[in-house]
Amino acid sequence: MQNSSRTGRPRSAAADAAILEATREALVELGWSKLTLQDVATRAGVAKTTLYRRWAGKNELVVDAVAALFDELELPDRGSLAADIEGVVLQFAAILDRPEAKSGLMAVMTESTRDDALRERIRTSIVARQKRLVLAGRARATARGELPPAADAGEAARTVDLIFDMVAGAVLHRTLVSARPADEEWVRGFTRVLLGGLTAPATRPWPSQKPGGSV
Amino acid sequence: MQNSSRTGRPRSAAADAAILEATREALVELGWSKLTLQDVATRAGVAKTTLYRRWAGKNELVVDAVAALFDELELPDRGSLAADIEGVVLQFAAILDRPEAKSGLMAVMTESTRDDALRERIRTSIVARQKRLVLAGRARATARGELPPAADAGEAARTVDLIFDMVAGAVLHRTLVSARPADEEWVRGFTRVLLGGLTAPATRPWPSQKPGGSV
Amino acid sequence: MQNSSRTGRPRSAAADAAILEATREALVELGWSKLTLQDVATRAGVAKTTLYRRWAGKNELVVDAVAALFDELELPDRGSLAADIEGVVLQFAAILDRPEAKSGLMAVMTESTRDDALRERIRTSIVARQKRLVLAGRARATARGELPPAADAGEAARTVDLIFDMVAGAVLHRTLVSARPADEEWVRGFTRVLLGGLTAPATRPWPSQKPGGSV
Amino acid sequence: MQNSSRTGRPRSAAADAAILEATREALVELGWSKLTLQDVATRAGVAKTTLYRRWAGKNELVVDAVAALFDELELPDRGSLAADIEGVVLQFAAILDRPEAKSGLMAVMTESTRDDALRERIRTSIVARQKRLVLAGRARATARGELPPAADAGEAARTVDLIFDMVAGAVLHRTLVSARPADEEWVRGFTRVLLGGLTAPATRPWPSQKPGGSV
DNA sequence: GGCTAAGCGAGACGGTACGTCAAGTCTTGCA
DNA sequence: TGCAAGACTTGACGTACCGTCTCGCTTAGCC
Repeated sequence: MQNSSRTGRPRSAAADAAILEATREALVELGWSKLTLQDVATRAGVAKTTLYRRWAGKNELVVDAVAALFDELELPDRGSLAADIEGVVLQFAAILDRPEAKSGLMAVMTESTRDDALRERIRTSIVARQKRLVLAGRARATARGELPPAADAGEAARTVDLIFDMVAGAVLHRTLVSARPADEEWVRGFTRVLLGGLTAPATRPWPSQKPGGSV
Repeated sequence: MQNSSRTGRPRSAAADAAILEATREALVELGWSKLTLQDVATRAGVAKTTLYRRWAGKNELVVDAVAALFDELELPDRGSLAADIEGVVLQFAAILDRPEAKSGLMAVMTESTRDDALRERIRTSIVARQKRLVLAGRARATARGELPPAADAGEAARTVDLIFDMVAGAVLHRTLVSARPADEEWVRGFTRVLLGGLTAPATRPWPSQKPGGSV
Repeated sequence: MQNSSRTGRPRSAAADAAILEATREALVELGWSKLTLQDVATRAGVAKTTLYRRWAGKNELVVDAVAALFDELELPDRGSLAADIEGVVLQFAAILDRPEAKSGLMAVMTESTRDDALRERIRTSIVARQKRLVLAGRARATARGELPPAADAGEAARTVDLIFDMVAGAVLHRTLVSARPADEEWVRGFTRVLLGGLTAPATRPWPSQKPGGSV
Repeated sequence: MQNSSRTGRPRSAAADAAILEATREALVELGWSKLTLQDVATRAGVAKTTLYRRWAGKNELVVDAVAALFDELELPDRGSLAADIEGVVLQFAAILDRPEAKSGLMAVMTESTRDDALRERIRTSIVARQKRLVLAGRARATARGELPPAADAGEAARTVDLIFDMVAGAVLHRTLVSARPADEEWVRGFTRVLLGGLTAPATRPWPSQKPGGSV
């Protein structure tokens, strides 16, 4: 990545930022399918060639443009696991409510169903980076005694994945499919179910022993 | 709908079926973005104009083509709420695992972020029709005594919506974003959490007593 | 043509006239290239099928529609050959000045460059029928003593053809290419040259004596 | 015309020639109405878009393609006005006998009946450029004493226009409408009439005095 | 401080798909 | 059986965007 030859004119650093910003702007105004690279280039005051020199195409560009949106997610300590979850879910819902996130994220996810490289790029650029939130929340709750310590690493990883699927999936579905706001009331209900499920004694997920499948 | 004029040559009924089938076939082979209406028309043995006479465009066509896939979802009585949920979630996951469902559903959902008519079409053609499963499962579980009767109609509707968002969302995310199989193990874990949350006494969603109702 | 079987519903006679009139009307408004058979059918209050049952296509229809325009050409006796020619040339120019004649006639002539059947149809329907004017004018002038009698039939035919080419060609070119009016002044000048050439003693066309017959 | 911006990739000069040549070739093989721009593009080894970037449509393209054909007309000194006229008329007839000239020229003339811009383009690209021949022939004949000097500029212009209409019109009509060859015999007859008319003493065109309309 | 390699804006280029339109044929039901 | 209505196949239209390419110009870094 850093091997770019030393000679020649260096790439304009400002261009990158302008392009990503222009991409988000175009996503808001036009949506994914009407967004054209020429339009993005014009908005950014840049030639189309410059764009292609840095990204392979529309998909890659939009992944990068959208990824930045999720970096602002934070997990301040709100005193309880329930409050922490509610807080981050609301933040997540707020981001997903922005048109550029909706259009852009869904579109690249769609394309990724036929493009493994793109899916990997999404997972590393967006999804994996946000798992930190789940991990941080879990650690904090464990320290508080709200959750038992993980029995082993495998179970911990599976639980994190499950939680991530449930949180992100429910908010995505609520916002994009049901097209209704993931507002405070909905988030509170969701959190109760999620947290209730995670802490219900008899139904703790994946007990190491699976005696009779009595579940 | 029934107002089609009496005169003139009637539309070929066979063409509709052939077109929808060809659309699914093309989705499997090409995915959304590479699918062209000319290709669909050729596969269906039909002229492109016939396609445009019946659907406004790619989006509408794919919605209809994909909607049929979900009609095969059923909710056989497996004896317990947990087993019922696991069964239907697995069915849902199996459908979503098909390439035509993945590409097609995600794509029209993406477009629907900028097109209210399309979103409505999706909701009525696909989503609403499957809520019957949640309602049937709830009724059956209530009859079994596994769930308390709904306190009132509003709460019931909200709970149905929440469950639908959680179930469909989690499977979608697992399948499309995490790109890992929603297999039996995952489904079992998911069901435990969901069911635990729904039945956990202290965290029953939206308890009817809420003194200030300020939420 | 007259062999239509006795059984079944007879063809509407009124339809033919309505269709031809509608064709001329459409030619005026739209010109050749924008004229559609569906539009003609609609104007005539007739179904497209009816049209195709009677004409093979646009070309044939327009030939028939335009041919009628030229039937109104007449050659009243104006007292002298020059006056007769001027009169008929002005009439011809007047017809060619109508949009339907311009567009229609030129277009079918264009098509006829690649379609021998169409060219023949034009020649018999339009051109040959108007040669009567040249013949009548020649006979009248010969009777008046303005022109010498034809030496033989071959020469007469050649002269008629030449005059027809010169008259029709000059008016066509003036009207369609030069796009300037073939008005009285122009017609007078043209007639002088034509008539002067035809009667000039030393340059009488095709003098019968031509020793070597090398032509 | 010379304002083409300095930036950007310059247009391929070779493409223009290839396209015009391909257009003439396609005209020969297919005629006007069957000629498609895609076919021309393919023959020229060029994309359809390149065609549309340079010409507004079929009409404009064919005007340019056909115009070049007429540039080869010349007026070598053959010793007498009659011989000069015969020579150039034969040349003109030879060009018009080519299928691409027939189809192309007629077609654009047809379209020009409804399109003033196109007619103007034809007049400037084709017609006006060939009037040089009439002017040169007239000058040469005047120098030889075969024609009297023009009385005034207005009369000269009118005479040139008239001669052009007569020559071009007669050849056009002979070739395209009568569909018979404008061969040497026909040309000699035509030239005799034309020249006889132009030089006949009593019928010199447009004498300044118009006493009694006795013509 | 000039050389040089790369970046850059502009825009032409070969492609591909779009959505529309007209030509000409075929299939209904009514008269 | 003629006819109006209109669905059908076919194929060209003109447009838009893709991703590549060729220009001439700019700009930084190294010699």
